[in-house]
Order: sequence, then C-alpha cells, then structure tokens
Amino acid sequence: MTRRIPRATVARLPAYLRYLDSLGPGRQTVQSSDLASASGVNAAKVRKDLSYIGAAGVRGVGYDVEELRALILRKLGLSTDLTVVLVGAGNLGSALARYKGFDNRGFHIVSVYDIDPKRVGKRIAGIEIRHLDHLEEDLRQTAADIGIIATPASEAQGVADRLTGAGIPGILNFAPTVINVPAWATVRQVDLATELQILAFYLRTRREAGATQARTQKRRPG
Amino acid sequence: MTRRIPRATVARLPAYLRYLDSLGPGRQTVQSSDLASASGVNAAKVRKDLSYIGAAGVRGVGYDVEELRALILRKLGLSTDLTVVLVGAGNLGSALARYKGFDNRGFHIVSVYDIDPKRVGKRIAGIEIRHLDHLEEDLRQTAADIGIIATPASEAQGVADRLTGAGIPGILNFAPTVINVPAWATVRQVDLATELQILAFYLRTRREAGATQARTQKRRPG
DNA sequence: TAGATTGTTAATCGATTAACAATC
DNA sequence: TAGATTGTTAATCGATTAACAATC
Repeated sequence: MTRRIPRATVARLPAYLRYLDSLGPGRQTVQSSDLASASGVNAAKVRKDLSYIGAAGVRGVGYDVEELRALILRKLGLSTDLTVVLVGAGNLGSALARYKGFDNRGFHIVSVYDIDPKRVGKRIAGIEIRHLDHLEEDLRQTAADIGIIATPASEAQGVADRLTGAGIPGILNFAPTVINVPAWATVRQVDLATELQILAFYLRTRREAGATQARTQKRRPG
Repeated sequence: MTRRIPRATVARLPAYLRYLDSLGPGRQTVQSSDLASASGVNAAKVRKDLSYIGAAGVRGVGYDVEELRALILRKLGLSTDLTVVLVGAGNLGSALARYKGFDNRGFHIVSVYDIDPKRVGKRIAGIEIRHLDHLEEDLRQTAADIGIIATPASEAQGVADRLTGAGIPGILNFAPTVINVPAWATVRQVDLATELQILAFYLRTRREAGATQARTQKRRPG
C-alpha cells in the first residue's frame, strides 16, 4: 500500500535531486540539513518529504547519496527517458528546443511543429520543424509522453485539444492562458510574465515596509 | 491598516488580471464564477481573494471590470512600469529579451549583459548586449527594479551578488540552482526542467492508477 | 559509550470550501 | 418583490515546524 505523496513534496523533489547531482562522486552521504539549505527549506520538512517517498536514512549518519538519487528518480517517474513534442517554433519555442537542461535530464524533444510556412522545413537543434498538420499521423507512428505548448495564447487551447486527442497525457503550457484538458491528462502552466508580476507585488510590499520603517525610525528621539 | 495578502492569493491575482484583459470593451461587470472558471479555482476562493485586496463587488451584480482591473494592477505594484536588466544572452536569455509578453505588461528590459566576446556588442530586440563589467556603472546611472538571470547555473550566484550589490531589489532566476540574496531583496525561481519533472510524477501516478483500474475492471465478471 | 542525526509526534499555521445571510 | 450574487463564517483540509525519543 503506497502512501500518497503530498503535492508540496512532489514540487520539492526535483530540487533535492538537483542538489544530489551537484555533489562530487566522493560524497557518500548527505544530511537532511544539507538538502534543506540547498533547497531553501527546513530540515524537518526534508526528512518528512523523504519519509513520504520511503527513503531509508541512517540515524547519526544521513542518507546514502546514490540510493536517494535513484529513489527520487524512480518516484518522479524518471527511471526511463520521456519523449516530448514541442508545438510553436517562435521565440520561446526555439529557445526551448535548444535548451540543454531538458535533454540532460532525460526529456528528449523528438519533434517540433509550427504552422508558419517560413519556419516549416527549417531545423532547430538538429530537429526539422514540421507542419502542425502532421501531428496526428506522427503521433500514431511514435507516441510521446509530453507536449510543450509555446504558441500564442489564442492557439493554445486548440493545440492542447489536438495533443490530448492524439493521446498525449502530459502538457506543459507556456502560452499565457489557462487551458482545459480531459481528466485523464495533466497540465502544468508556466507563465513568464506572471512570475514578474508576482515579483512586482513583493517589491512594492518591501518598498512600503521599508518606507514605514524609515518613518518609524525618524520618529524616534535622536 | 492594510491586511496582509496571503501568498496564494498574490499568485492568483495575475490570472484574474489576464482574464479581465481578455474581455472585450463592451463587458461592464464580471462575476466571481467567471473569474473562477477562467483561472481554474473555486468561486468562493475568488471572492475571498478579492475581499483581501479590498475589491467592492455589488451583490446580485458582480464586480466592475475596469475598477477591478485597476485595483489588481495597483495591488500588484504595476501602476507604473518597471525596468528590468537581463544577464545572459544565450539561448534562453535571447528569447526572454525578445519576449513580447514582458513589454506588453509593463516590464521594460533596458539592458542585456553577457561575458562572451562573441555576443557582446551585438543587438537583441534593439538592445545592445553589453559586457557584464559595465553592470555596476550602468546601474549607478539608471537604477533598475528587477534583474533576470539567464546564465549557466555556475554563474548564477555571482551574478545575483552583483545585482543585489548594485541595489536591485528583485531577481527572477532561470538558472537551475537556488540562489541566496540579502533579506531586503526578493528572488523568484523558474526552473524549466523542474516543471517537466513534476509533470513526469503525475504522469507516472496517473499511469499506475489507470493500470490498477484496468486490472480491477478485468476482475469483474463479464 | 558519546555524539550525531533520523523519524515521527503533536501543535500550529495557512489555505480551501460549502453554505448562507445580506443586500443589490 | 423575486432573482442573483456578494461577503463572510465556520468547518475542514493540508502543510509546516519544533521538539525529542529512537538509534546508528
């Protein structure tokens, strides 16, 4: 009987993995406190997270680096590489196609689609850009695990429908719009401008807190 | 006395804003249920979020679109445009420099830096790429609100130190590593490969749930 | 054994949601 | 007035954290 892994824990596992990957080959064990400071959380939380995935630490010693790494990879579903198709070969799409960080971590972009005749037929990172019309037949030949959407917002839902229609269960959406998919599929949304907007909120808050503090300090008798 | 706005609420405000922006000029009011379905949350949550920022809805009618839009912009600290410097003019950095979604939403990239002599002096989106050595003197001339880091992971902490050292209060980090900044500054991290890894987890979980279901169904008497 | 660190409990905190009175 | 929708309460759920017994 497998216990359910909390969402928040899942979201932190990649950070732990990244830290483990950054360690030299000489390192045998890690402590929860190391993982904590490397990923910006509390050591108790790290231990709790690791207990959710069933990691076996040794009291007084820590966790075995290789064992923990393999366990996280397995739990994340990364024991085997995943195939990815990318739709949208514009600005962002091209950068994603060339991004080394995907391939390094076992995500292989197998094809790139666009509808712009000026782009179709060209190559990015060695992959020929195909017309979106070929999507369904290509996927019948070779299924894919994940579709990345890097189109304008106006096209995103239509592309998502075609991706899920062709059986792709996972979508990473970079278009700045919420998309709906069937219940059996999963979407994650990355909105670059949203990130800046959230940052802007905290800048404003800090600025005002700072101003308040300055006023408060001024009021103090010198 | 301003009430503190919860983190989760802040993270949703940009989605509400995006929906309001998508409405035609004819639309006078919106209901919490509209905002809810457009941003994938519950209508009660929308109303709670909006009450945190002090929105004045009208019972039986809804919220005034323009008033709400202006309020969210103000609360997010977007009443005035913000200036951004970008460090790293590689693959991803170049795409970010050209990304229309930033400028559209009031984030103006004013300069781009790199250390590669093959890139320095060239232009992206009309902005000349300058050598990183000029960062501090440039920022003394014209301060900036936000620094975007799009360098390799190995350089990210050093760049963050220089950005905060030059007084930049907000950092959006695309390098796949956690960076530390002084307490008065704010960082947000966007890790593209991490997003795929989290997606992979849910794909695996769904796949296994589906397999279990299939087995269970098989066991049923036909 | 002494020191270190895990694994887990229990308390706390924060976010979500249903439900409905208030009121346009 | 009747219908619609907000604003808020109260219950619930999930995540975080301190603290410490267990144990290598």
